[in-house]
Amino acid sequence: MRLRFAPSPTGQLHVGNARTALFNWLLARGQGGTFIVRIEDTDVERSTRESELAMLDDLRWMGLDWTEGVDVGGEHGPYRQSERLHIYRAHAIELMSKGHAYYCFCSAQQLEADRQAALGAGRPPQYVGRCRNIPRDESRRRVEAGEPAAIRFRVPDRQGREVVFHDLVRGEVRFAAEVIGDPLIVRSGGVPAYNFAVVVDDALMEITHVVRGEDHISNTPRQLLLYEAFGWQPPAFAHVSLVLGPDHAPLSKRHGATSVKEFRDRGFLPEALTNYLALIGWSPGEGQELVPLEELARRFRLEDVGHSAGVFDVEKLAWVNRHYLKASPPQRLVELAIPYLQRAGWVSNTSPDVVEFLTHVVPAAAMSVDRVEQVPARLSFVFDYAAARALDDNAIRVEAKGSRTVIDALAEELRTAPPLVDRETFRAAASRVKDRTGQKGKALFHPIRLALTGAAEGLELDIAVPAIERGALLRSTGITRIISARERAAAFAEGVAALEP
RNA sequence: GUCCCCAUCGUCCAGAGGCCUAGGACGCGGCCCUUUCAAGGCUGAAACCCGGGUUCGAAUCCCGGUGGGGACGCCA
Repeated sequence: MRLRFAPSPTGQLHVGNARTALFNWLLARGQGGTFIVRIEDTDVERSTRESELAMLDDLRWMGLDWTEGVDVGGEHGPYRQSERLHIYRAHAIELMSKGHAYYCFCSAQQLEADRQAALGAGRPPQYVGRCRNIPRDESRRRVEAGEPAAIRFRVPDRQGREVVFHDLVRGEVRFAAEVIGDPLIVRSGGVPAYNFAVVVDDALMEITHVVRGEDHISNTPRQLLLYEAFGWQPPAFAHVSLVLGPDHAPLSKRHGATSVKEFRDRGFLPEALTNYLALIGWSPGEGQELVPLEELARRFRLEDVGHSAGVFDVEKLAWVNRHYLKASPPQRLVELAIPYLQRAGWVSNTSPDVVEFLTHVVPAAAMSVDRVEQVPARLSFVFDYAAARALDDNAIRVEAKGSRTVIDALAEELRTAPPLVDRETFRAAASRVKDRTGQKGKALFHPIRLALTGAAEGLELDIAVPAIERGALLRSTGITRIISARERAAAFAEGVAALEP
């Protein structure tokens, strides 16, 4: 079993295409087949090497791998269409000589006019066949005289003929040959057109299963006819439904993130994205949804893929992501969070003591966010505390009954207490504040939270306060100076005292 | 316009003629847990597009309609 993913390097890898790639990979992986990556860069204007590299990078990030393809080579190479031009040329000549193809001299303007006329008359806008019956020697003469010419495939037996194929996900699909206009196979510049290049490549690369988006379903009969003209055995086809946005329109920029890169940058985990993508149009069965990649591969079957388009649901992706975040070891979470903390300006190097410190705080924050990108916001209380701002933001809350006494007692207590570097020390200090003030529960902890973290909400104080204290003790210069609990309490109490009673 | 594909809760999926008073998940509401937010646990509301057949019996099969999507390119 040989499968391929063949993107056009004209931008970022779209999640819809990523899902197609994933399905191909899952099938190859699960069935012991070969997964091949080919680059379809015959659109010279839009294709870039940068995009190609980015797509390959995204595929690898997702955890997909291939042993044959554009950057790893293989015996069916080259795997970049722009490097296979001689192959297409030879095959175009073969079709011409067999009478399956002909030169077309129609100009772009002429074709456009034909199209408009057909549409206006309520006819399908297919090629009218103007050059179909130009005698061979005449067209040769015109080509030799330098007239620009494209090459078209001559659709055989157009009247009454049906092209039928068995789609592995949809079942039998049939098209009347007469709805197929003679497709262009080589452009006037000598560059092959999509429908031609894929057929030549899939055949020569011995692809056995073509799994691609539903948007290609109506290309299939044209391609089948091409296989027939060459005398080649066609591969099996499977057309998977498309991924839509919430409004049922194809997922696009206006819906938000659409590329793998964007989800990656926002702090989604690769295993979460692949797991979620596999859930659109398919189910691992037994009511299970959180299934890792290798297990997905074991269970994946084309016959089980749904027929209807699926709406991309970022909320559900986030839920899957939370699951994998919770399953990630602390060290990985730290590694993932560092770039975001650096961007926030709080971490400038990753010396061992910085990493050690982060290992104590990042995982706790990561347990209650959707994405790694949100970790810094969840940790801002550590790095970005200012008593004045804390007061401004919470002036009303400070006025709750008993708050001032707690805040004063806290400042007083911390003046002499040792740094609250662990949960027990913090609890002991809180307990003494409780004794001093007689406040307990919410009335006790809420003011403490305000004074020490500057916010009314956040991580458990048991974790937050030791994080602050450990950070304050840190001598490393790789991290923003962290203000100690003692300093916070003192400054906050001072600020409160200055308020009108 | 023509052709093709599709149609179960808001969304994703289960359901392959009786097991369906239609099941699970996300999201949403409520409750619980709790020193806060989140997380977590429990719980509730929420769907077989419409109309004809076939059948003792249809979410499941057939036909039509409607709706959505795709294609008809010297884009892929």
